Amino acid sequence: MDGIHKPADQLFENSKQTASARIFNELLQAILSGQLIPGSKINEAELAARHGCSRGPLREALQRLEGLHLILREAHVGARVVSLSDQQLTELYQIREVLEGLACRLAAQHMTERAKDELRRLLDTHRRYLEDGGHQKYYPQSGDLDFHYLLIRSSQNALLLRQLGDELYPLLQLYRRQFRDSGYQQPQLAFKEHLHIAEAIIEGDGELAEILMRKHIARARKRLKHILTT
Amino acid sequence: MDGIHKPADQLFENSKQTASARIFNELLQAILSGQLIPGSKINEAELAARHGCSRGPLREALQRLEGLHLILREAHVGARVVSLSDQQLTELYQIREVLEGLACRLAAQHMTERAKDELRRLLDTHRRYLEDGGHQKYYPQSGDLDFHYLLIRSSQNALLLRQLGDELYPLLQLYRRQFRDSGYQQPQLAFKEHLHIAEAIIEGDGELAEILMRKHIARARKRLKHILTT
DNA sequence: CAAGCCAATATTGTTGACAATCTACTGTAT
DNA sequence: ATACAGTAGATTGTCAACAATATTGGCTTG
Repeated sequence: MDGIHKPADQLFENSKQTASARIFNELLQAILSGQLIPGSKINEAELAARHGCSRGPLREALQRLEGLHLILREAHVGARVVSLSDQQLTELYQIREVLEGLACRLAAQHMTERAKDELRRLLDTHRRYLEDGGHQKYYPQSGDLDFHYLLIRSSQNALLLRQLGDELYPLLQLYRRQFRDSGYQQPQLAFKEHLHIAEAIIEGDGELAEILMRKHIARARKRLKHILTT
Repeated sequence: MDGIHKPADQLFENSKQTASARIFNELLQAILSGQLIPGSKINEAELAARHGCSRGPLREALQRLEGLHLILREAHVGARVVSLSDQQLTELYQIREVLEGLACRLAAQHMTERAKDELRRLLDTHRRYLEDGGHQKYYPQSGDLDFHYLLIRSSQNALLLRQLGDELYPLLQLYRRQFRDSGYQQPQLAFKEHLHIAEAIIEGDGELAEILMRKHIARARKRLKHILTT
């Protein structure tokens, strides 16, 4: 019979996405990539035209972005991309500190052997990264995020994964771009801390893993604060 | 001249609210009050008619509710009120535990004398509540929330206030209704724990306050788990 | 010249109609 | 009787026009 096989691109979910969902993803990327700059005003008609849909779906996408605190809206006035203060960055790190600490504690309780192997491989990759190239500045941001992400996923707490991955991390990414924070400036030290955290988790010591992760993030926060105040 | 004086209800801000914002609040209340029952399907046309607006603003309100994880939507299928599992309730308490712990630590650092007085007065009110009426079941839910809310507000962390107050607490309220958890079953014990937490905060001992709050919530979680599994 | 009002314009909020998709029902063949 | 295909109905997604509100610029007045 005809019509059984679908076009190739319809095998991927993004082809059947609604306009609202598609434009949301496009705007999200635009914000996180810096294409839409913090503080700039958003014109609904113009944006809708640029993304090839009417204002209805665009407004639904804006509503979603507002829920993620990536834009601010005021009735009858309009929306603008958030522009974040030092204070808010500190607040974000404080929350991240306790939530990722929780993730570590839970990961230590729940991590499977398979996930532990994945963790070991990831750290080996990072180690080679630091040994091979002497260019320490290129400590992989995504790789680092992979470390944190792996632990969060291993926590077996779906709500926590959503809170951190879907809500806090995009904000963090935006902050980093806005403050031109390219990531770790002492990659060897960071890697060492990662090693200790991983060790605690693999041994199943959740309380230690939580403490270490909290100190790890608190240190990054203090470093950031120091940079911002000077 | 005629028409200067507006009807009384227009003196309040909700009169100038957009239809989208108004319907969002109405739906939020409907969900939290149990008027819209968990798992039930939402019909856009019907709901819009019932709340006196068209589907546009209604859909924006639904998008916002979805961001709070109070409803689930599927493209071309529709939205339904979330129905939550024991597992998710546990996850929620785990997150609440560390976030409110953080709130206590920060509150101990930042609380003003004025806020400390407010805290003392609140606890006095609770004490009288327990002493006067022998009906210990009536430990005020809102009053308890007031205790936690006061601490969260005192943390001076706006993002934390948003995460807990706007996102986690509505979910918690929904859970409580769904599982018919009417609140503390050992109000004297809870009050005693509140006293200790408050004492640590007033003394400025953030670390102790954090530990006590975490234990306080962890205890509630374990009690809940025990009830659910029996 | 500054401050404040007023109209013209631009932008956001809302609506009802139309298109796309899913759901439920009926009829048919095995 | 059951399983399946097809169709009619219901529901969601999208659009373009209209209403309500804010912003801009010019004008008047002190």
